[in-house]
Amino acid sequence: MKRIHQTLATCGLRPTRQREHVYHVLLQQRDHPTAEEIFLRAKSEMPTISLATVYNCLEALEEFGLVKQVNMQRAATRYCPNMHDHHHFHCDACENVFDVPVSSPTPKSDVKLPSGFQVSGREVTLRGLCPDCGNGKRKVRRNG
Amino acid sequence: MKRIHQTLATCGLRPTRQREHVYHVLLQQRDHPTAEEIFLRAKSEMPTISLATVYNCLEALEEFGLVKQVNMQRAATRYCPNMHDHHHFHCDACENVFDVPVSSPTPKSDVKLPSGFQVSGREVTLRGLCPDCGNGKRKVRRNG
DNA sequence: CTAGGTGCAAAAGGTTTGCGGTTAA
DNA sequence: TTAACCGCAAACCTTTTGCACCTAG
Repeated sequence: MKRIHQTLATCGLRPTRQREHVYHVLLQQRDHPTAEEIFLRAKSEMPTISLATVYNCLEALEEFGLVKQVNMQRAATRYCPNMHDHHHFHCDACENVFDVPVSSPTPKSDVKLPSGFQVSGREVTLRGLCPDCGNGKRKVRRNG
Repeated sequence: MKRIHQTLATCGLRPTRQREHVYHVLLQQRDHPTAEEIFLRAKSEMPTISLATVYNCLEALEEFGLVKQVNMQRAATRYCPNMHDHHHFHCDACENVFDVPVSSPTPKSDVKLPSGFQVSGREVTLRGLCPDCGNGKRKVRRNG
């Protein structure tokens, strides 16, 4: 928790209790919770925190490069504190989101961008069934 | 337009005037309009069509594999009638979305998926500046 | 001390839904 | 003929905003 405080300060982000707590909640579980889910988890240990504050904190954390947004089809934005180069896998059944490591560090070679485009970011999302849902087990709802 | 009728029928999708028109509107311009934009364009030639119907039509077209959704960060879903394997480029300035051809047909080789995952789809989105916005020209708002 | 953050409640999009009337096969 | 679709309006969900109070530096 002291580390989190340090991390925020180092980024130039004013380390408030709420921001530290929201970031802490994100680091605690390796899933990709929605703002609402983050709010509920944060609230359990900090009852006075509001949803709007969670959104504010997430926006600040994103701006300072500590979390990334993950957007799925027609679903609420999810947040990911893993800033290493990786892809995402979205299970169509349980809607959990998993990190997928990449072997080579961003092989941009497979795209033919017409000249003039300046690329600053790249996002890869895979869809399908995760091991639990593919094995015929019942659909597991995210979070808990 | 007769072709569109045929296409819908061939897919097993009941070809109604509204669906044909929505699909027609999507094919007419090579951009990636939002539902609202599609609604406005459709309305100009079919004044009685409603936004809900546009959503219904888009949902049906998507279900039958004629269009794909393209989701950007915190923005309205956009729709793309190009069903060939391709990526998307999202301009951070003007927010236009461009299709990006891929050289090799889906090189899945660069991801290390843990066993048990069944992949059914893959979506790649690049972000940055398009030629117009990168060249210092003023930001061009999408559509018109 | 003060710029910026927080909590609250209300509003603003974007999308979905319920229902009576309509239409394509 | 009839199951599916359409138009309308209202609901719904996620996210943003305005404002008074508070807090970290």
